[in-house]
Amino acid sequence: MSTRTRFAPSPTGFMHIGNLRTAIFEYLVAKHNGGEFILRIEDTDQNRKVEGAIDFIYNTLKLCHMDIDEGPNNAGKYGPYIQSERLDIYKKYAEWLVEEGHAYYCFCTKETLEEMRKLCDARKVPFMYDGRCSNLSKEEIEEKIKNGEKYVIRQKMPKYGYSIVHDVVYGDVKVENKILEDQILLKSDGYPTYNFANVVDDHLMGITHVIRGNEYLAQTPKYNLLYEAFGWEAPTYIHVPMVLGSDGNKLSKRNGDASFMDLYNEGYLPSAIVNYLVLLGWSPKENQELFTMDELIQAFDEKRISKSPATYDIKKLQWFNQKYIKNLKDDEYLEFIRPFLTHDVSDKSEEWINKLLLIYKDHLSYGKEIDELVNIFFNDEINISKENEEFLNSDEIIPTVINAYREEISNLDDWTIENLAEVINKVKEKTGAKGKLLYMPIRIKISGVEHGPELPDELYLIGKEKVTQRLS
RNA sequence: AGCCCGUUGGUGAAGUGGCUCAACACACUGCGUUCUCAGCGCAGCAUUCACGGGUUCGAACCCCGUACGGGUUACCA
Repeated sequence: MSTRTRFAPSPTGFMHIGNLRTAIFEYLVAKHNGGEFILRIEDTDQNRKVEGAIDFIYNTLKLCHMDIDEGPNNAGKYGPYIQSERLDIYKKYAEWLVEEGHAYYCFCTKETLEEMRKLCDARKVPFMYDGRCSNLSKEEIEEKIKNGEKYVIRQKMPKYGYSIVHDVVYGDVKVENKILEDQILLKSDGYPTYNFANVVDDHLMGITHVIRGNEYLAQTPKYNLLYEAFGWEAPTYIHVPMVLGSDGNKLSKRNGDASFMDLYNEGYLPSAIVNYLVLLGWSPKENQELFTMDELIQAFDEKRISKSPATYDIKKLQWFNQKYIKNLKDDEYLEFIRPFLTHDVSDKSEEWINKLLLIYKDHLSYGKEIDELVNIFFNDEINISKENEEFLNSDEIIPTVINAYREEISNLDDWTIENLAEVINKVKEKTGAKGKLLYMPIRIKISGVEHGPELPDELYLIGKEKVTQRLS
C-alpha cells in the first residue's frame, strides 16, 4: 500500500506558518516514500468559510513547490475532497454507529448543556456530558424525532479501561477511558464535527499517516476508539511540536508576521521559507542546513522530529532568505526584486535600473529592504547634516580633495565604473589624501550621507551631471 | 481543577551510558577586508544540559519527585 498523507486546512484564506510547516512535513513523508499528498478542505464550520480560499491554498503550495496529487481542483478517485460535499457519507456512518451501539442520539439543547456546565462550575468539577440520552428508549427517540426535536449523535465512550495511542514522535500515550467525553459526532445542523469527519475521511481516502500539531495528541484516544468501533485500522500518527512566537505563546498574527503571504509580500522567497520551517522541530542526520525540495524529500525522516516546541525567529529566516537571494541567477533576481522598487524610474534606462538592483543582490535579507537602501539615488535635494558639515570643515585638505575630484571628473569622457575607480586613484596621488579623507568628502557631497555602496558604483549611478553639479 | 506533552546558551539544534569540561547554524561581541553601511574572512560566546534525589565504576542521556511552560477538557478546527 502506498503512503498517503493529507493536508486538511480550513478554508480561511489565511496560511499560517505553523500550518504550512505541517503541510511540508506531510508532503515530505508522502514523497519520501514515493506516495501521494492529498488536499482536503475542512469546512465543517460554515461560519469560517472564505471565498477563494481553495485557490489560495493551491497557489501557496505551488509557490512552495509542493504538488497536490489529489484535491478539490484535481480530484482523484476518493472525492469529493471538500467536507461540506460529503455530508451524506458522514450521516450514513454516524447512523451505522448508532445501530451498532457505539453511538446514540442526544436531544439535549444548548441551554440544557449550559445549565449542566454551570452546575459543574459551581461545584468546581470539570464538566463532562453525563450521557443521559444514551438511556433513551427506542420509543422515546422515535417520538422526539417525530416531534421535530433537534438532535446530535454522540459517541459512546467506554467507562473503564484505558486507551493507548502509538505516536511516531511521542511514543505511547496512555489515557484512561473514563475521562473521555461522549463527544459529538454529528451536529444538529447535519454537519460532522472535525473529529468525526477526520476519522471517516482519513479511512475512506486511504490516508496512511496522519500528521498534525501536537494540540491533537490528547484527543487521539477518542480517534482510536472510533476506529475500533468501525473495525478499521488506525493510521500511523505523527504529532509534531508546535511553533511558538518569541513571547513563548502559540504563534499568532499578534506576535510577528506569522502568515505566509505577509512574508511573501515582504520579499521572502518561498523556498527559503520552506527551508527555514522544515528545520523548526526537525533536524537532518547529516549536518546540512541548506536544502532543495528534492534533497529534503531524500533526507526527511519523521523519526527525527523533535518533541519540544520551537520558537519562530525571523532573524534566522532572514539569513536563509539572504542565502537564497544570493543564489538566484541575475535574471531571476531582477525579476524577483523589481516589484519591490517603488521609486519613479520612468526617466532611467533599463541598464541603469538593473545595475542599481544588482549592487544589492548579495546584501539583502528580504525584498522590501531594497526600497530604502536605494533612496540616495532618488534624492533631488542634498541635505547635509550638521555633523557631516562639520566633518567637511574639519581638515584643510578636504577642499583640495573635492577640487581634485571635480577636475578629474570634468576631464572624464567615458563614464564607466572602472574609470571612476581610476579617478579616485588619481585624486589620491594628487592630493596625498587617503582613507576617510579621500572617500568621505565626495560621498557626503554627492549623496548627503556617509553610507552607501562602493564609491565608484555610487558615482556611476548618480551620474556625471548630478555629480558635477553637487561638487561645485 | 483533571488529563496529556515538554524543559540542552538569546534562537534553531546535535547528542540515545564513557570519544562531550556539549557539535553545527542564527543572533550577539571583537578584529581584519587601505572610506561608510552591508557582504565576506577570522576569533570569542553553556565548566554545563530546569531543579532535587536515585541507579551506575561512569549520566545531558536510565528511574523517581518537584518546579516551570504549553496543550486539552466546544454542536471550533
